[in-house]
Amino acid sequence: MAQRTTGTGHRAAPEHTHPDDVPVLAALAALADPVRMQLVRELAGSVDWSRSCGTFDVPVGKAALSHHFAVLRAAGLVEQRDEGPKRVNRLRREEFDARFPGLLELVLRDGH
Amino acid sequence: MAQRTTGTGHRAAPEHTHPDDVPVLAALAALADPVRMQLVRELAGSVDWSRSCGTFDVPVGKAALSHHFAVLRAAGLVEQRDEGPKRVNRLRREEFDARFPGLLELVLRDGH
DNA sequence: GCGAGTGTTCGATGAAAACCATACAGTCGC
DNA sequence: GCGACTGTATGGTTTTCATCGAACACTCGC
Repeated sequence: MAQRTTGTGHRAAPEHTHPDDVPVLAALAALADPVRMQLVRELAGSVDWSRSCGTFDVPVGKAALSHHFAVLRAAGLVEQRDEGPKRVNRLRREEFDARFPGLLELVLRDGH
Repeated sequence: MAQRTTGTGHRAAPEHTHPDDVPVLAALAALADPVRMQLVRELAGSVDWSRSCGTFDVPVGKAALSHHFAVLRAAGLVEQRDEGPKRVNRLRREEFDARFPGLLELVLRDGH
């Protein structure tokens, strides 16, 4: 019946929004938060699908963290996939950059 | 003594922040608001120093409007100058663009 | 199936921010 | 100076949002 390749669970697949369907205001609002910006930055420095949600060094509990990832998904910034019990992440660099040229680079290039 | 050219009042001059001294997070937060984004857009379509604060078509009272302009000033997005009883505005296009390349254009180019 | 590990959902709390109405401070024309 | 006009400051209300604790759902190894 169903193939069982790499982590095909019947868990509720996370809802994604393509960057093309994201209003500018939503994109800015998603990035205008210290925790989420930190997540994006760490994610940018990691290989795609290499980081599960729990592996990020942010000063918030699981609940808040989960919420932040939901916001990032809705803003078209992050894609998630279930891999066994964990949910691994990927920064949608190219897609997001095509929709909002320069925005991501601006957040990443900048320490100050 | 003091020259009295074009609107030299002894009113408290508005405090400005140069875009170079603005953190990315603050810039994004300033733009991530519907009213402020509207102000920036209208301002972008007007000649420098041609618009006083009251001439913007936003659905908020004077008090809130004044506050929004203060935020825009602090984010290095707007420069203000007193001209008689009114306070006229100018979008700091080049300076802001030098600090955050592409960001302003992104907000302006985009209707959706 | 049980238990550990991972993430989501729910309800409630607290802080931040937007907003308004009012009162105040300047500027200008008379 | 008086009065109209423009914007700011103050105080208080409402809304929004980040956060937590606890309960729940799912996966996996044993």
